[in-house]
Amino acid sequence: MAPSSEASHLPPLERDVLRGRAEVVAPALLGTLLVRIESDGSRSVARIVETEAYRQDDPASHSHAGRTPRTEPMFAAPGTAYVYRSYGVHWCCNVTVEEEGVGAAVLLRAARLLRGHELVRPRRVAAKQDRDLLRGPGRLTQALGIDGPRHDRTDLLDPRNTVLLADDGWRPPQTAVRAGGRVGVRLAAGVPWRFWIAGQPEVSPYRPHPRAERPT
DNA sequence: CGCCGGATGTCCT
DNA sequence: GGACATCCGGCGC
Repeated sequence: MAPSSEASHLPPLERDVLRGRAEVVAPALLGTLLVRIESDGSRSVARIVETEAYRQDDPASHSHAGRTPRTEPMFAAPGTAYVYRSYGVHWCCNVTVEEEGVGAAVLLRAARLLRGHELVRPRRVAAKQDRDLLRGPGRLTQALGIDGPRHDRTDLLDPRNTVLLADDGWRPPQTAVRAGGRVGVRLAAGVPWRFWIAGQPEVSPYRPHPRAERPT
C-alpha cells in the first residue's frame, strides 16, 4: 500500500472560508493546517498559530499602491499563494483572500510542527529549540521549503501542488484567540489585525516598528 | 532578555 | 537613495 495514503486523507480547506474580509479570515485560519509535500511524497504538517490580515485600503499592505509585478498574486482568486521576499533575504507566505481583483491576503506568521521533524530540521539548523522551527514568517517558509520560484501564485487548495492548506476540524477555543497590532509595520501600527492562539510557544515575539506611527 | 548591525530584492502610494 | 510584513549572531546586563 502507498505509504502516503494516510496523510493524503487530510481534507483540503474549504475555499469559501477564504472569500470573507481579510481581518475575518485571518483569525478563522488559526488551527488550520499547512502541508508540505516533498518530491518523494513525504509530508510535513504544521498547525497555524499566528496570522496577519492585509487589504487594499490598508496603508500597511503591499497591495495598497496597486498592482506591481511582485504584488500581482494578491489580486488573484482566493486560495492563491503570494510569496514575496522580505528584506531581500527571507520569503514570506500569504494566502490570497476576498474576491479575485481585490488585493487582500493573510500572512502566515507562525505554526507548530506536527509531523515531518526530520524533513524540517536540516532546513532550520539555526533553530535551538523545536518551538523556533516555524516561529516567524521567514522561519516558517524556510522550515517548509517554501519560496517564490516554486510557490508564488500556486493554488494552495489544489491537491496536485506541493504546499497546501488543509483542515482536520480542530480550532482553538474562542477564548484563546487574541488580536493585536501587526509586527514590524510602520503605517497603521495600531490596527489590531494580528491574530494568535494564546499560550502557543510558537507565536512569534511582538516587535514594534522603530518609527511606528500609531493612530491618535 | 535586550540592543545592535549586517544581509539585500523590490518598491517608491 | 531609502524604506521595508525579517532573521541571525554577538555582545552586555
